[in-house]
Amino acid sequence: MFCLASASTIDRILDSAELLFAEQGFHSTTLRQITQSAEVNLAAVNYHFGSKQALILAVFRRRLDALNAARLERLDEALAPEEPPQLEAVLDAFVHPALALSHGRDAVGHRFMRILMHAFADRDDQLHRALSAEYAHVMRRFAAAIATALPGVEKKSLRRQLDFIVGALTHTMAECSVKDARAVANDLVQFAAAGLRSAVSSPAMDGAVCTLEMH
Amino acid sequence: MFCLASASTIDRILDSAELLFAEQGFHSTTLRQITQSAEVNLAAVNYHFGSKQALILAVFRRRLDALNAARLERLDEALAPEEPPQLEAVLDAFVHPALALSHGRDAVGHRFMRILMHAFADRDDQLHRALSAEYAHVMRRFAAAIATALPGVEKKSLRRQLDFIVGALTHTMAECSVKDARAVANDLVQFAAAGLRSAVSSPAMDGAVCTLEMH
DNA sequence: ACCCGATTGAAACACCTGTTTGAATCCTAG
DNA sequence: CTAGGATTCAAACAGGTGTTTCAATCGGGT
Repeated sequence: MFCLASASTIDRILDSAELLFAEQGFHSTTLRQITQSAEVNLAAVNYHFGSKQALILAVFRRRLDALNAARLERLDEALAPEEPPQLEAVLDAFVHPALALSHGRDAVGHRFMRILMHAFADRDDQLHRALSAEYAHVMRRFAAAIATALPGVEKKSLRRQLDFIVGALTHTMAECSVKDARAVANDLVQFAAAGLRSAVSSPAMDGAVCTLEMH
Repeated sequence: MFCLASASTIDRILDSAELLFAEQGFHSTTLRQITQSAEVNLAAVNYHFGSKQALILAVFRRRLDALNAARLERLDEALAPEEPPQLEAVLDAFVHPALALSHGRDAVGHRFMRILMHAFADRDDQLHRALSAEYAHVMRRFAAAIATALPGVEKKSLRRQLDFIVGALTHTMAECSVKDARAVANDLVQFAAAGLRSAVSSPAMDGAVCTLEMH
């Protein structure tokens, strides 16, 4: 049967791996660093997870599932009271759950944003599949919510602007100090809301938004 | 004296390294992959650059210098005619030179954005020093230019929003297909301009921009 | 023509990587 | 209490890493 006493070993490995992956990336982090930091035997990783790649996916999924579940939950809250929802409330539902991962005194949210950044940068196919499999559904729901909050926005343009928000979120949350994280999230919501509104207020300008073109 | 015939070897190494670094990151790319792709001997890297780390910095600086020089040049053009400058023109000067790196048919700009992404994600101290040493000056100049184009914006808030723009730029330009790059840049300029303007239009709201707070 | 520094080449270096093995230990179900 | 599967442990494995070495080759200056 499953012995829950061993969960201690598994969790120690996951925690240590998460910390080291966030700081050094996946490839630069060795199993010996992880097992030493977790105070478990080197073979424990391959015994409990099968391979280093499987450990990476496990570390990744543990937080991403929780993050996206929290996002959808807050999105439902934002969508419930009014129709159409307020744009800032929708963006809040996307941005702020990244902070909520940090329960207690440790900055799990901050760490996971660093890991997300590594995942985006790496060209690891398995990781990208896991990422988009989990993200695609969430992105679609948020795109739909924004589309109702902001009628008239183009689909392709909206998708692109969501990428702007994801990029800005991961970049700044991974870099900023932990105590600034909430202020960063608040600023980003305002920034993104204004950016999104600007696309719908000036219709029929697609592809020629700037007066300056390159030589 | 310097024999220019050897520049062929050095450039072949730099080109191959740049391509592989962009695709796989720094640590995952081996010297044997690089030298095999460049069709030079394995020892050539350590002979011409001293170490793999020095090669990484060389690949990095070659483009970053050109990128930031092009940015400052375009910024001067935007600042010359009018005082205060138009906000979109300033943002254009920051965003569009990333595309201009791609001369000819190959997408150097796109590749370098991927490398930038890896550099941001990695916690390589030397790389970060090189990055901020080169970027700090440029960022200061753009922050000043935006401040004159948008009087009343707070310094701390502006710095944060510049990080949003950098994050959105690297994330989307590294991910998007090459032919979409220009459209992405145009959209980003509009998006960022609106975001920046929103911070100054509603003063005295710092730290409480969202009505929704976490639990 | 020769010589000598600059460059290339093939091989080896010492070290580190993820993974596997098989015995020792733990822990619980019967 | 004991049998047996789950878990830990130390050690080794095969392969890959960046780097070094030293002989071979190149190429221009006196």
